[in-house]
Amino acid sequence: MPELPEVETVRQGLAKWVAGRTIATVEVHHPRSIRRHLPGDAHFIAMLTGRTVLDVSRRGKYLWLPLDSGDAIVGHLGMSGQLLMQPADAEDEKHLRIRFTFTDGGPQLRFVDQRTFGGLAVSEGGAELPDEIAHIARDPMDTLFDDEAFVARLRGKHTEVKRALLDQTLISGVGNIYADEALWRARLHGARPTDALTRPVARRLLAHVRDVLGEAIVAGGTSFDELYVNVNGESGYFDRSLNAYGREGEPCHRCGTPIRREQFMNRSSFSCPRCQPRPRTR
DNA sequence: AGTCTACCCTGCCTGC
DNA sequence: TGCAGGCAGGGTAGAC
Repeated sequence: MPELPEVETVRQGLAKWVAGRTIATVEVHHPRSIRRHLPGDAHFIAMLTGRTVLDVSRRGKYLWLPLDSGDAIVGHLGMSGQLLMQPADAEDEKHLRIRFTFTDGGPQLRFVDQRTFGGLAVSEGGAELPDEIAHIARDPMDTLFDDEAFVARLRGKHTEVKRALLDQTLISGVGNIYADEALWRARLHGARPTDALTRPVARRLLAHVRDVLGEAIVAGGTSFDELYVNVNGESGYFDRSLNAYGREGEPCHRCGTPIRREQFMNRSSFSCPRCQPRPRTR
């Protein structure tokens, strides 16, 4: 469940359901789901068994669960990962990869991931901020995000603006959907060169990024299908508020021009040909 | 150093 | 009906 609003929705659900609970057992059903945990599954299990989860934190699209040991479980959902709370007697999901049970015998935490791009790992001493995600920039919902530093770094780059929005070391949490939505709101084509953006335009773009992420969090995220759900298996409803993403051929909500679809970085980009004209060739 | 392409996976949809 | 190809919201290693 990819972008920041979906991950934040999961974080809130997890915090409510697992904070304060003690892990009884850990099962790893697929090695690829802990491939970032280099010491392997036996070590993964030993580090977690008997530990108490203190909280659930997030930076960008990454989650981590600080433990009473000072370590943390670091998680990324990749393209298709889910963290679900399930009663013990619920049938195993087809793509169940990792299961946690708790000493209170209550609902289990299950990591389910069809494509296995996501995964979990134990970060030693990572309760505050795991080393594994130290390279990830703060996200724009973080109170310590530095707007002017972002604007300066963005304008200092020699790349296209959509590419920059997707660069998690510059600004984290933005993925393909919310990048397209923010660019639509800012009336910028994703291929606009970052070094040609004025400061006011860059600031406005950041404000739109923050707005669209905030609105999507309130809506519980964006779901097109059952692959993207909260910890209770429920879908968010921000898809009803999308202006660009997935709307090829449908009228722009601002000017009525049919939304266009273009290939970019091996994925689709949606924009309004009139509101977001392509820049002249660089 | 900074930027960008190729690749990692499974499942579903489309067109032949 | 079967099959090939394209597509999907992610990150990263390594090539330039």
